[in-house]
Amino acid sequence: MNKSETKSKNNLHVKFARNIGERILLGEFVPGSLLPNEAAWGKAFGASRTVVREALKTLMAKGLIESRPKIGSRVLPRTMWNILDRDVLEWHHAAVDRHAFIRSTQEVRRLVEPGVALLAANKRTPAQLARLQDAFTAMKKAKTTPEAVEADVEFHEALMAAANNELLLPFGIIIEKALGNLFDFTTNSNPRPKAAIKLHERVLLSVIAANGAAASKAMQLLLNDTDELISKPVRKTKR
Amino acid sequence: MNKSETKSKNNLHVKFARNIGERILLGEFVPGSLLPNEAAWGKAFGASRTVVREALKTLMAKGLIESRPKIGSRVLPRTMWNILDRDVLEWHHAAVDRHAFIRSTQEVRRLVEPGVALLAANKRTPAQLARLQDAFTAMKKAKTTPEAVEADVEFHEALMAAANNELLLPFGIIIEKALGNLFDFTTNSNPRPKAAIKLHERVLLSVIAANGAAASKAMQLLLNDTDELISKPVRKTKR
DNA sequence: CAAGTGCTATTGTATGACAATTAAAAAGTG
DNA sequence: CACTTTTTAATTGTCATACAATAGCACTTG
Repeated sequence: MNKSETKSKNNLHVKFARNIGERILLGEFVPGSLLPNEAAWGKAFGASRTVVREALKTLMAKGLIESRPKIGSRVLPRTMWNILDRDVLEWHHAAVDRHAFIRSTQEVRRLVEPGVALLAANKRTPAQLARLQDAFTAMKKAKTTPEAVEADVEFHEALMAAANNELLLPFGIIIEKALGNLFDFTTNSNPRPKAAIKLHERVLLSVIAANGAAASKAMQLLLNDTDELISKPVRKTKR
Repeated sequence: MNKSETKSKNNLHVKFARNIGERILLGEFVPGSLLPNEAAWGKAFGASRTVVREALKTLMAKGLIESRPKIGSRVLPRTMWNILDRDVLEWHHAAVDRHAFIRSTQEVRRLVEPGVALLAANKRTPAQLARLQDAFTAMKKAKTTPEAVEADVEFHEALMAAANNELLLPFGIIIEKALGNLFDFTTNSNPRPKAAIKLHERVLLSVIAANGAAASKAMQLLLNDTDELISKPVRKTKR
């Protein structure tokens, strides 16, 4: 996402974790089955067992696999997977149908974001309010698509932070992915028309007014708008 | 949670990851600060750099730290933390005030579970319905607290599975922790009085009837009941 | 046939070496 | 002196090798 993030981590264990992780998400290795052993991976990648082990530790930490001596590494059931992990979601994204994925994210947003808006309206601190204001200003000023996406994501994350419940933060990832996908479908330089800005403003004003019910309602309207955008016939993206 | 889980993983890198992870969650190492370097950890633990690195990889995978050559390992801002990760939540739990934590989990449940119940009512498959039924039966039959907790968790996880949105699954962990905490406060052998069973039944029946609105409403009532349980004066647990 | 007993494949841990990265210090330059 | 370039050094990244611990499986034995 960030400018200098394009190269991303090029460490071997990171690449291997991504490689194996994507293949698990794609279903090449199904839950319950055994992965090749560490030595085999090392040979396949032309790398040492050390880095392979570090890659596998990463996958273990994300709940994708478990390892035991004499047995090997086994893919865990999907319920164990940390799907809200940034990397896992990335790999998942590469694996599933694009539209189904967008629908899923939108469904989750509908569950969570109105409530988040309500909490934010009731509990936000002045500093959190300022951050939300700044994000909104940035949205209005955005000229290019990346700028618009960044500001939009920031708006929703600021709102989430203002809800003052740390357990909600992992959702930021979903919003990030959801909005990123959304704007992949648009080409015009500023993909946020006046109507969308207005909808965001309504959320902002409700939060400023500490009116939880209004904030929740405003967020629902905003999501309705997004749904419409999604349901429109869209071009396939390149990449 | 499981019976044979008491010993848990006793691998060195797992223990070290837990040790360092807990200390980060406790605030001994604050976001932005540098951890001791790998050699120092090795000396401190009396172990090889290999296992220390594997422990750090685990923490990296959970978004707690990042490492760079010549710099060391730096604690990431809390927004990067994978708080919905099973381990991180465990460490977090050890770090924060018990009551505040319960309130947070309950807040999240209020956001998510009514919506989950609605989705489940609309989208459940017969197999998913059967699982939910079984969980309910187990709840009624439960005689001891652990049995009751297990069945209760299973009920809510079955419901979540029935919503058919994989992005919701990580919430199971919150529910697990929330209910576990809840029953820590009770001593009687069967801590689910008839009223609570009735409330679960109402959710179940609404889901069976494919009545989303009713399911959502029933879940809200169930959560109200839980809130009451929480607000009652409680004993401090031992441990 | 049943219960234990050793075999062996696989992960877990240790050690030591060198490569790659990069912040910070040192040296050069106008 | 200010500013750029080069060098240094601390730290993580990768490699190779060896041995320990675990646990499924075949085999032995009563």
